[in-house]
Amino acid sequence: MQKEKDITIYDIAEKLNISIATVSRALKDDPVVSKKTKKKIFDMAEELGYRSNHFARNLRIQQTNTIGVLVHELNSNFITSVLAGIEKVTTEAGYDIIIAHSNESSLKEAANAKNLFHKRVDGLIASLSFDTSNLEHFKAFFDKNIPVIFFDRVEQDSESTVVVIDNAKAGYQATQHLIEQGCTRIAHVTSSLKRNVYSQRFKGYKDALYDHNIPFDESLLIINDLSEEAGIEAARQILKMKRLPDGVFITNDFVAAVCMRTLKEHEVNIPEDIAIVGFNNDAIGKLIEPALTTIDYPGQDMGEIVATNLINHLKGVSNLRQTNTIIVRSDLIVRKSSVRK
Amino acid sequence: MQKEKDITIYDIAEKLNISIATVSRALKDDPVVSKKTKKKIFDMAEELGYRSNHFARNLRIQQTNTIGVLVHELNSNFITSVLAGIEKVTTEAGYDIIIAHSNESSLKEAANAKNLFHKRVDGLIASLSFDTSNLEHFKAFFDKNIPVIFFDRVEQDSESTVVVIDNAKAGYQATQHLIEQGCTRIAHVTSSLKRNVYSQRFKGYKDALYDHNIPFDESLLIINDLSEEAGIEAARQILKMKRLPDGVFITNDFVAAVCMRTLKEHEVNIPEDIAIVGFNNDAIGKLIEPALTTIDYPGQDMGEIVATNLINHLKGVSNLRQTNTIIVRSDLIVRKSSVRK
DNA sequence: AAAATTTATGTAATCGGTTACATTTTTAAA
DNA sequence: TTTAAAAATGTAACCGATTACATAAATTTT
Repeated sequence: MQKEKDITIYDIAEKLNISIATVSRALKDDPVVSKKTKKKIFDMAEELGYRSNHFARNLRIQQTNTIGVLVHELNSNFITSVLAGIEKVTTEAGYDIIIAHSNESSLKEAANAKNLFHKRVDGLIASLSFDTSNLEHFKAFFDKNIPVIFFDRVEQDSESTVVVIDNAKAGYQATQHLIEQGCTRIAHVTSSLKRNVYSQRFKGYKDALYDHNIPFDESLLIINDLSEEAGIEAARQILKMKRLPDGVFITNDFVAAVCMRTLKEHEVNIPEDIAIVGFNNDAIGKLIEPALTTIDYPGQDMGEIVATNLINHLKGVSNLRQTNTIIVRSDLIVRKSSVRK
Repeated sequence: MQKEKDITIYDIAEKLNISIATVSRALKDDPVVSKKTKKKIFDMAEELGYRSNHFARNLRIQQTNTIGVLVHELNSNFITSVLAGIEKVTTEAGYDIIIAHSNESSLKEAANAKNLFHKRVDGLIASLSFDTSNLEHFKAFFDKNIPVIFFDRVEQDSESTVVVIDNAKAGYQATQHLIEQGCTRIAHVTSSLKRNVYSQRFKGYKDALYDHNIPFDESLLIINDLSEEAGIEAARQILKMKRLPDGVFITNDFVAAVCMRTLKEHEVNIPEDIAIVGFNNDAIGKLIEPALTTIDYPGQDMGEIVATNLINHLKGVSNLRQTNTIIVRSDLIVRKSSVRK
């Protein structure tokens, strides 16, 4: 119940009959302290079970050595890879990270941003939630000159540095691949076009159609959230079309998987009747049948890039203001769901 | 580059020509401050863009109002549901949480524990990583009387409160279900039996066999980590058996899915040749073919229960020492992968 | 109107570190 | 041996809040 009193540098100093200044220096391994005294101090610290007080320290030095990471979800391969990348770089650089997730709610995102701000992170890494439409809730960071880098889900016109893949190109590739497989009526299942990733992929889709002389047909565009129901509903919409499409480009593997299952339940052959391409390269893609063609992009690399840039900026090595957009590679992974003989 | 100086209560006090004590009280909405002064102070705080300094506050009151959450992974439905449950309860109670994940490495787990300890969380919620074999790295918490609750992945003989499902019962149910489907040679794919969840499920498996007069056959027990390769390897082992099993109980949906895919690639019919039951009710189960029979357990509830217990303890409402094990319900969800006509 | 209460505000110590500057001790140079 | 320089340690202010206790102002009671 009762928390025991903590050991402080005062306790160590007293026991050893030296000043707290020396203790403080020794614990930071300051070369100015003699090896002999240092040893005594370390030993005593160990013996008493001393732990330094972050709060006192941060209060004094006005720096937390902590980076906030704000993501829109946690349960995807992509995000966990990104986190792994960020962690790798930040731990090496001696920074802590605090992970917060908004669960695709911009309200929660705002609350988290506020919280991280109050926790005084030195910098912020963020991927916007589904329905975030402005950067209002990051204003506090901007005002105080706390660096913020966005990745993947970003605001188009942001002043901040962003790390993304070339979503338009990826969308183009996916669509072109379907066209190369002989598809001429290609549906596109995606989400809010206000979000950069979806609008860019959509642009790529349209560009590919255009370049191959296929007119864009609005009725083949299906927009929804990324839930299971959405996948089912998308399949229903497809099935209701007067003329069935022969290809579908879906901007999310999970939705693609759900959609595919529903289509199959209705006797649609994949890829013969309808070829399907997803997006993200989630684990699921290799397990469903037929295996899902998708766009892969390296989460871990992305995380490392984001973190490295932020930390370099914090250390004054580089200036974020100079780099504005960093593009990470992405690749089309062809599997059975889209390959027609 | 340069972080601007922060506004403190001193700035507000100076501007308003009142004492910092009054400002401090007003900002906490202390009823002792007159409404008039309070308004002035709030307005000025707003105007100057004041934000309270957590570090100064925590240093002074020796309390962080923060709970650490240490999980073994992030990308599973189960864990994210648990987190959602924990978050719901903690935010309501005015606590912050810090999420750390060990990525199934007990080394990282120890590092995270240390970090959370230094961040002075008021309490800790943890699910052990795969290869954690002792609670040594939580000693600091125990010593300082900081409450720790474990959930799901726990140490059997721990003194701490644990929140789990009845893994033995679930294992029994899963196995019994296979037996009821007519299986008599049931393989069991699982992971390190040192980890409570797996040893308990194994116990349930053996008990079910015993109760139905099926002798336990050691050669039908396959133990591995929970990777994709493990799933493939498990399938290979099964295929190599002199007599094919007619049922498999796999303690992880992902591994089950991989295993199933590999079996199917080798012309094994599921469930006719081999019936399969997984564990966890991950999203994947409903998408693969045939859909996977599995054990479902309510992550969100579990999270809420864990958090509620911890917070009640912190608030002194209840004492954790009294409750030692809390069992959460779990259910068998029957899908096609195990149903034989 | 004076005294007694009640209400509002102020003073100053405290939390546990960091660090500029001062002082003491040790070592090297004259 | 004395002096100068270098190395080690100490003193005290500071970071920004909280709060026990003291004091002042407003209100009520006699």
